Amino acid sequence: MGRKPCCQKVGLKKGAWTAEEDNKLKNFILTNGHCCWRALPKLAGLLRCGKSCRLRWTNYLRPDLKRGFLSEDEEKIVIDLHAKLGNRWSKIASHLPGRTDNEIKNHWNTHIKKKLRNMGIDPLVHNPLPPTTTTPPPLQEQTQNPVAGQELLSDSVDQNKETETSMQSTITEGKDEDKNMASSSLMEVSNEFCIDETPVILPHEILVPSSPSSSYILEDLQCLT
DNA sequence: AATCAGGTCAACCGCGCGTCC
DNA sequence: TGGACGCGCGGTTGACCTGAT
Repeated sequence: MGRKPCCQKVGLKKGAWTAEEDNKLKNFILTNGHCCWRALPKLAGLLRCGKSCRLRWTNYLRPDLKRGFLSEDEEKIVIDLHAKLGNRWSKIASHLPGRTDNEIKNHWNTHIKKKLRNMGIDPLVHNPLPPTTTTPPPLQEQTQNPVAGQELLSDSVDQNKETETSMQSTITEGKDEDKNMASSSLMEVSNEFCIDETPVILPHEILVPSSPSSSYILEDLQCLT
């Protein structure tokens, strides 16, 4: 059918934002709120499309944003939630106040994935990786079929029931996810979660008390039901 | 000091979903 | 009921940074 572009591409700026643009956007939203992203750039006097403004605001300018490394607790929450929710970065981000989906996605792709692999965990399905005597088969369709991996996990599921049931039992969302027991394997190996491999977080870098995990998770999981 | 490779992250793009008419 | 529209999401890109050679 041919979708209309989200904005008139002609005459609109792209690329990195300048400090001036940041100020305009920030000031406008702080004083007027963002009623309608599509109309906002014009009202704020910006040559950007609404989408770009929304992204800039949510990922960078929002006053409640935290910057810098994710703490170890935050990382654990991310890993745990990823095991349950998959690549739903916005959902995951909603459990980490001050963090954005983009930030978490980036952090996952650049840090956590690598860390999990080093720990012998497949970051896609949170299964233990097969012994790497040869190069792993190309993707093994794991991405496409997480359930296949889940079935392999039935043993470890039982081992972790006590830990898991409180959270897992509340998940009833969606076809695949409610069956997603991949997190069980995560739990199984997460006892070995190697602190040594995580960046050292200095006390002044920790901006939030480190115990939001379970309550947030439970809240959201209840929302999912 | 220069070059290269790999890593990081802000921003863009396209699609799907929900809402409205 | 179905098309148009706006928003949000996830994947991808590309510029910049940093460390190795």
